[in-house]
Amino acid sequence: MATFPTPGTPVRGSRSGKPIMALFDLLGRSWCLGVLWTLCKAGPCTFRDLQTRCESISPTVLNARLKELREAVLVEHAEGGYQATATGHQLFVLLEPLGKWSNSWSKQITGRDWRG
Amino acid sequence: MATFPTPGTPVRGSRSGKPIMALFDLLGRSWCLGVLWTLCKAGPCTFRDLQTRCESISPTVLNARLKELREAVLVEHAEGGYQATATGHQLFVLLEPLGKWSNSWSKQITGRDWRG
DNA sequence: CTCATTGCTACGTATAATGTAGCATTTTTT
DNA sequence: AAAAAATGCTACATTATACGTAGCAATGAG
Repeated sequence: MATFPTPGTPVRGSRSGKPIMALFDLLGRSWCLGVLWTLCKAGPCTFRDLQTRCESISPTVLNARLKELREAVLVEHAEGGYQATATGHQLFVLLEPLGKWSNSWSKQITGRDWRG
Repeated sequence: MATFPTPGTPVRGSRSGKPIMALFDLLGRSWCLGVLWTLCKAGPCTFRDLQTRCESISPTVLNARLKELREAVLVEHAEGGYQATATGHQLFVLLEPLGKWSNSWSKQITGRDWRG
């Protein structure tokens, strides 16, 4: 069995000084990219919404990621729930192409379309 | 002190079925993005090269990430060392804009330029 | 007042990352 | 060719993270 997450499997973080490496460290924590992606796609979410949308995330980790994302100014806690900041959306715009790309990547690795 | 990695601090992963989430799970492991980035920027590297360039990565984790990245067909082990595959470079092209963005993000958060 | 929902916190267990040591193999130096 | 240095890892103990379940205080609905 694969030791990396084929679509339908598990993951893990890092350390440095350069901005890009600091960003990678942040994004390289469990669920970080998933939470940001979800917030940008779905719009404002309550804590419970996020728990539901991210399926198996534990409240402990969700709370930790939200705190980090808030400190990183990528997410904010407004009335109506958590939402991505302008900065967070900027980042999302850069990440968005990964959505399509991941489908072809998935196909290359698994030999089939996701739900195809 | 911040609980997220301001440029010059530490990081962490996740779980799902959709390709984008699987990709996030992979990229969300410690050092994964950093290793891929390094290989694409620096070209083929030996194990030792990567250890040096990624400063504090432990050989145990480096070995694990390389194995996962190989299974994900993003990296390959050729004569001359490890290098990104065509697929890996495709992904890098999508990630590359994060380099510049991270500098402005860093400035926004820390209030100063990186080494400015 | 009661019950359901929300937003977490606590806590014990399991998994992953760190850091140092060291060994087998290949390469370099003399 | 022998000795020394560099390379590519593996082992192992320690520490840090994540998981998963339980549950509590606060808010809102009935």
